[in-house]
Amino acid sequence: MLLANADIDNSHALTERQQAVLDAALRLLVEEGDSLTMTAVARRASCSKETLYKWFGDRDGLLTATVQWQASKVRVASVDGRGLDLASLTASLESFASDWLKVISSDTSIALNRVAVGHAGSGKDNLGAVVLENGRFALARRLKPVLEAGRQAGLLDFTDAETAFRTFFGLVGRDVQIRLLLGDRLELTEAAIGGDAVRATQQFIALFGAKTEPRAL
Amino acid sequence: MLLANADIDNSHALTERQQAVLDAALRLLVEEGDSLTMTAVARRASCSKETLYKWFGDRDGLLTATVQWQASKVRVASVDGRGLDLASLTASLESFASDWLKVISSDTSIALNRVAVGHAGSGKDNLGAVVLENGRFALARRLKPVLEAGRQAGLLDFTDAETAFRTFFGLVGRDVQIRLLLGDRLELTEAAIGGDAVRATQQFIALFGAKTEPRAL
DNA sequence: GGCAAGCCGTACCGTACGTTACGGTTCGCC
DNA sequence: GGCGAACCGTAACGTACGGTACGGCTTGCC
Repeated sequence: MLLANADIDNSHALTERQQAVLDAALRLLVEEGDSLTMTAVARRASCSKETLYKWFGDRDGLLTATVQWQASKVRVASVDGRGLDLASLTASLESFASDWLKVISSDTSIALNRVAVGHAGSGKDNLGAVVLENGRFALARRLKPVLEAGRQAGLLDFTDAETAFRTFFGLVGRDVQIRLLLGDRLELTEAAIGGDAVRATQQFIALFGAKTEPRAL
Repeated sequence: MLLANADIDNSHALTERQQAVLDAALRLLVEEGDSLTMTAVARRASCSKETLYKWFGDRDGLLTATVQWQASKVRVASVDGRGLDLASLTASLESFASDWLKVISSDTSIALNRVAVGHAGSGKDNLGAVVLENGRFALARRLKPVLEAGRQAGLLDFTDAETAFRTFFGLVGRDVQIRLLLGDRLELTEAAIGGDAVRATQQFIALFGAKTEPRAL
């Protein structure tokens, strides 16, 4: 499930109007990719270019603000790790997997990642870092406590949470993100995502499930 | 191991000189990303812009030719599937994993993928399809016969080779490619790649290894 | 040698777009 | 009402770059 609002408040001091402008820019970014023009943003947002430059400095500033604005909106739900048994751990992992697949297959995520990848090439700003921080690394921060709790409860067995996380990440995402970014049509229905989430979770538990009985608490 | 030459000959009717020009363009692409200019390519290749346009039509044509030229050079080694036992299967899988990690972590691959991802956004050409076809799908074509052979030999157990392949792909690549594309510094030493290849292979066999004894042939 | 083809280097053209400037309008405040 | 700040819409500026044209050089062929 996607949640508005988050621990890190990136909305800084954005007025309603500024947020509306960034939303317009975001929609345009999804539609036209990195080839959007300042004129187009101004027209779509019904504001003047002068205002865009006053608020965001330059084109890169606008792009960065747009990416951060979206990043502050989309977060993967965090899961409470207490009272954990195998069923609830499985459910949590499936939920994470499902949420993540929904995120990376969304038009918005694809557009943002494309722009960030492009800019990472000409390394003039840190859009890539922003996307990474609010995507892959945010997911890790949310998931690791769950994994640790699973280990504490004797349900999981691993030495390094980072390694375990990365395996889970791979089992869930597989080739989906790179294929979507490269323009492959990949219909991810609700049902397919659910199935993939279950499969990835089963595989993860097959690899990292504790061989012994769960520890009694 | 990376092999020059391949089943699909993409060198079409490229003269030596044309290949040299494309190599220059490729180097520039790695250095400057999608922001390379026709003038820069001409200067680097010591040729005139007129020649570039005569040979490749326009900027997109040059980019496409460059990507295809590189694609025709880099291929993942195919592996003979006969006389298969668990040790040779494991070795094959490790070899595939190691090769793939080397490819996706190379400067050239990163640059090409970045350009292709960017162009997939403004969907004017099919660079994304080219990269996908010579990357992820080429890998699948090479690996699937090995997986099938493993199943025939009673070493592996799966119903769908595509699904098995995608799991392997995920176990090997995990978050590496997206992190690199987004500009994350990720030092992949030879040793780290070797270790990851072994780990991914072990995990894959743990998931898809046949529970029964290998079938006698 | 003469000639044509291919190509290099460079100058040139047109345009798209980032950025700036400015007149006109709204709105809060005194 | 008067005033200033913020902002809209649009026009204008400068530049970078894709694409074209052209003069000169080399090379192979007769």
